[in-house]
Amino acid sequence: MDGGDIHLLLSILADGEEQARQLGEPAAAADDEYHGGGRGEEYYRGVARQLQGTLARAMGIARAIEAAAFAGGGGASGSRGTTGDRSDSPRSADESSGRTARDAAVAQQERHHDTIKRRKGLPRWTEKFRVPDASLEATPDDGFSWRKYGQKDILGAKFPRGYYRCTYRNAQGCPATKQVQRSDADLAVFDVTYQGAHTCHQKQRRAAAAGDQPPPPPPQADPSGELLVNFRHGLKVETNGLAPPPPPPPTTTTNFHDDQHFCFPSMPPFHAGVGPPPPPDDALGGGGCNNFSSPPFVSPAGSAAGESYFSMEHSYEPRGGGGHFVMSRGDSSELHEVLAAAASSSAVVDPAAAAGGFDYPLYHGEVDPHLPFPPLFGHASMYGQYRDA
DNA sequence: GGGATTTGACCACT
DNA sequence: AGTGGTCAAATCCC
Repeated sequence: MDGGDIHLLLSILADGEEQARQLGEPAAAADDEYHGGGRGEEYYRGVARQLQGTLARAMGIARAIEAAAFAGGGGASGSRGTTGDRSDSPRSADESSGRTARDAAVAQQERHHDTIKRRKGLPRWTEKFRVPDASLEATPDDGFSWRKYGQKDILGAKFPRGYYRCTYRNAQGCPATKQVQRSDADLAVFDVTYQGAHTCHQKQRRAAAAGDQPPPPPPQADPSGELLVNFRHGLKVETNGLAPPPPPPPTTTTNFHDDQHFCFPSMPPFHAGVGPPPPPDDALGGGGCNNFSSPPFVSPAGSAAGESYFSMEHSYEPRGGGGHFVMSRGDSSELHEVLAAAASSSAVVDPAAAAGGFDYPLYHGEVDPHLPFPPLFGHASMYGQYRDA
C-alpha cells in the first residue's frame, strides 16, 4: 500500500509542521511544558531538534519510497501463507516411528524452507535494553504482544536466547519475530534482535493511538501493561560508548541488519532528533555509519522520579558489516516492513511516555509512532557496527 | 479449557 | 560437524 507510506510521510510532515509552529510560540508557555522551566532557549533548541529529527524521518521515508519505486516495486517477496496455513501434521516427538514422523518432517521442511527464504529478506535490527534491576527476571518489553516459541543456548553466551514471534502471527499473518538475549557482561542488558515488522493490528492500534494523542497514550497503546511496569522500573538504554559522550539524555541506537542493497544515506532519525550532529561526512551517505554514541548513562532529565530512564540501542546494518545503513530495495513490501518496523520500534517509546515514568517533556508528544525508526529520547547515537551474535 | 511456555528434535546454513 | 532457528508435543498457568 503505497498510499499508506505516503500517509505516513504526510503524517510525519504534519508533525514537523506542528513543531515548527511551536518554535513560534512564546517561550513562557513552552517552559511550563519543559521540565525545569525558565529555559526558553533550551526549549527552542529542543523543539528545533525535534523538528530536525522529524524532517530527517520524513526524508528517510521519502527516500525509501523513492528507492522502492526505482526498484520497480517488483515481486513482493511472495511465500505468503507460510505462516498461516499450517496443516499441522502431528509429529510424535518420541515415537520416532517412521511414517508420521517422516511426513511431518517433510512438511516441516517445506514450511521451514519457505520461512527461511522469506526471513532472509526481512529487515533486521537490534536494540539493547537495559533494565535497572538485573536481579529481576524482567525482560524488556516493547509493548507488543509476543509469543515465545523457543529458547536455545548459544555458544559463548551465558544465557540462553529466547525466540519470540508475534502473537498474531497466525491470526493476522504477522511476520515479526524477535530474539532476546541477556548480555553476558551486564545482566541488566538485553540484546533484542527484531526481524520483520508487525503487520498485525496491534501495531496499527498503537501507532494510531500514539499518533493521535501523543503524550498519554490510551491504555490500548499498551495492552499488556507490562511496558508500564518496565518503564517504571526504568528501562534504560545504553550505547556502546564508542565516542565522546554527547549530552546526557538517554541514547537510542539502532543497528539494522539487512543483507542488501541500497545505502540509506540519510538515516538521521537516530541522531538527527537530538543527538550530536553526525559526523558530517561519514554520516550515512558518505562512508559509513555513524559511529558515535554516548556511554551508558542514566538519564538525569528523566526523572523527576529519579528512576525512570531507559536506554536503547538500535542498529541496522548490512550484513557484510559495512557500517552503512541499508535497506532492502528489492520491493516495496520490504519497504513496508522497514517502515512498519520503525513504527513498531517507536511504539516502544510511546507507551513509555505514557507510563509517566518518563519525564521527558521535550519529547512528550514527540514520540512519533509513524517514524521509520525509533524515536529518540535525547541523544540518538547509532552505529553501523552493531551486530547480532 | 484455552492460551502461553517449555523443551527436545529437526533442519538449514556455514 | 557445529551452530542457530524453528517446530510442535507436552506441560504449565490463569
